[in-house]
Amino acid sequence: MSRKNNIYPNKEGCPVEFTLDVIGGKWKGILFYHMIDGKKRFNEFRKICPSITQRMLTLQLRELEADGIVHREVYHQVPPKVEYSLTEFGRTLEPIVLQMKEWGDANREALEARRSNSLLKEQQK
Amino acid sequence: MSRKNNIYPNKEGCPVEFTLDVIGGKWKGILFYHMIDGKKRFNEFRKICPSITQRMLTLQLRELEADGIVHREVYHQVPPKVEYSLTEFGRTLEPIVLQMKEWGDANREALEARRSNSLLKEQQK
DNA sequence: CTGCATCCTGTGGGATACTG
DNA sequence: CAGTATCCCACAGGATGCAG
Repeated sequence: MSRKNNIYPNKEGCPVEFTLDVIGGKWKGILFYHMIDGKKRFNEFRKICPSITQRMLTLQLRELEADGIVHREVYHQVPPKVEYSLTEFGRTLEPIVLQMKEWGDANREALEARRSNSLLKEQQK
Repeated sequence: MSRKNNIYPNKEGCPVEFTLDVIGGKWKGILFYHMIDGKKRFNEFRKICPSITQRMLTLQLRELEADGIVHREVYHQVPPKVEYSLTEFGRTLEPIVLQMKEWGDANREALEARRSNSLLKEQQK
């Protein structure tokens, strides 16, 4: 997902992979989703997903920012305050993310059952 | 992306992340996309994306199969022949993948320009 | 509060060789 | 043709500490 050392990724030029490179990062989906209904602050994200580390939160937000998906508004005050919001460009991804949410809602339960099932089979060997 | 050692991933239960876990693997998008217009054989995939290794191709296809997204049809003959196709369940992801393709087509050029631009700035420091 | 720097570990994933 | 099996290491990503 990092691309610094990967100036010409996706040699085959697959547009699907390209989109996934933008939004498919480990936490980008959930971060994006929670910005749909408005700007969020750094620690709000931490509350939403407690298992993300500070480091990863920063990194993922910075990648989204570098791709022009999110806007980072810094308030120079004490204590500092930073707000993240979707850019107009980022909004063009909104329908895709919303569809992913719907699909996830509709299918997670069934799929998790299937997964733990195949796990059982593996362990029975 | 691997889930074997991760029975309860996505503790926060974010459906977006869940969908990404299913289709967001490094090669799953492109593999899925090329199955939309019909079944594909192992080596067809290798021609489509020459930079994927056999190992990764196998692993990614197996995960898609384990999630019930693709069907794996084995013909017991010499030489062997295996065909991969989308299941009915897998087809429910089709609109999402197609949208990702469209978005990628529409925005890749601009985004790659932006990326190499920020790379230049970094190097000038 | 919102980060960045550093260190360290686990593992994703490449290269290569072998097989039904 | 369509895979396994091994080896191996770069890098993703966690933990911790410091800073504006």
